[in-house]
Amino acid sequence: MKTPEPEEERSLHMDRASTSTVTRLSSYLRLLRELEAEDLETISSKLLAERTGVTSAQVRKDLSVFGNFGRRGLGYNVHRLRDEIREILGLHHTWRVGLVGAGNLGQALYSYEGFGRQGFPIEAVFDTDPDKVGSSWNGLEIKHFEEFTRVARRKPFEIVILAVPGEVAQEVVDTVVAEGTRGILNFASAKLDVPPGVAVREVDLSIAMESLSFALSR
Amino acid sequence: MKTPEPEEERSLHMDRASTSTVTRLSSYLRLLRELEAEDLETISSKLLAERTGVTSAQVRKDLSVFGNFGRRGLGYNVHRLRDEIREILGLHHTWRVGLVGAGNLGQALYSYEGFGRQGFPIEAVFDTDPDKVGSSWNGLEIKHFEEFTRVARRKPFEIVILAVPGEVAQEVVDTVVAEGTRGILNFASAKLDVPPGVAVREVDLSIAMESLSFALSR
DNA sequence: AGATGTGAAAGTTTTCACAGCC
DNA sequence: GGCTGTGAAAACTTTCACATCT
Repeated sequence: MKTPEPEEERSLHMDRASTSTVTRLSSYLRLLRELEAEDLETISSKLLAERTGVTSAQVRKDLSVFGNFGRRGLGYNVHRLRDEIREILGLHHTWRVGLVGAGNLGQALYSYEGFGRQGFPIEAVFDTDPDKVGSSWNGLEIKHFEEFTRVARRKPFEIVILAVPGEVAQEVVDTVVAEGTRGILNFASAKLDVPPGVAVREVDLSIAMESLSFALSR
Repeated sequence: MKTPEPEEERSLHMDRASTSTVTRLSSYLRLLRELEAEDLETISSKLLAERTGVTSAQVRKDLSVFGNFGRRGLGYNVHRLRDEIREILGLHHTWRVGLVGAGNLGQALYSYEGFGRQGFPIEAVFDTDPDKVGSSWNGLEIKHFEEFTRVARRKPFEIVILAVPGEVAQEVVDTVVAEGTRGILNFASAKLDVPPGVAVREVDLSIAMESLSFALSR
């Protein structure tokens, strides 16, 4: 007979976290950072909800998946909750991020400072275009994608940002997954096959525009 | 006594279209374009499903929201289905698109050719930074955002791509909505309030990265 | 009184499974 | 035999409403 360990309990909870819940945690976190900058001590689910555009029950359900962070009658402690969500999202860990694809979009993503500011600095850039390979962005040399394996073997890229044409996306994915990448942010317009345990998030600008077009057509 | 008009019937159907359905329609469309280039005549929901990563029942349900496009025993005609989906998504219409924000991300989005290729060419760029206003990208002069109203009054921007800092996002939205914009592609990390009838699609890169971080932490 | 945490209800989306047409 | 279109079932997500704690 085995007493359930805390870890097991927690994983049980984790399974209840849907993608939507995780997305909302990110937006709660953003708000909490603002509130902390304003030196606010506590916040209610009601206010959290209003400021992020959801219902208060939703906020409470989302948080209750991971623990009991609030105090009845009082609300949530801003600092504590910020910390808990950072922990849940794995933001204490620093992830090693590589960018594959140094075209217009890749360059844009690289020069966009958001990734670094949010704790995901791009540590290496790869491409296959001989005109690009060897040149530098901000002192970071663009490497040939053939070198990915060598570089990753020294220290794997846990996350790869994929900004290559759709036709070569799968090929790149197979290589990076073989070298230990377990998270892919996919800007390519292509369905990716990945083994279990590898997470893919799609950022598809044409789908977003077409969805707007649909809404505007009604 | 009134006979229901075709338009009414169709709107009834349309209401059943969730965001997920519309998103999937976009990915079916992408595949259909490829198949058409390969001169394939018909396709089954089964194959459509396999190649886009969903189930065949899902494909059939999604399409059945808008009509009966298939033939039992045969499948769907590739050309016809492509055309129907284009029509459903409003892609025969050309939308006038403006970009607000000429920072790193804005520049990236502008130089990314995807928008133009997919039928959403950016027709004007606005910013408030005096260092940027007046300079040109590809022969297109960056205008001061104060001019937005004047330019839009001549011909409204139906869609605005928002690539400004979160702090000013709401202010920009209020202005563009007042000038007739009904679709917003939001890259700013901020919750936007818009009146009913205005569609917003979020592209939030930090949320996407945090969601990967969460997945990798398990 | 004020606000959380949570079962139960309601709503939504996906899958099943099969009648009906080719 | 093959494949669509679709009600019904299952799965999932959100909202309600209230017991419980401060």
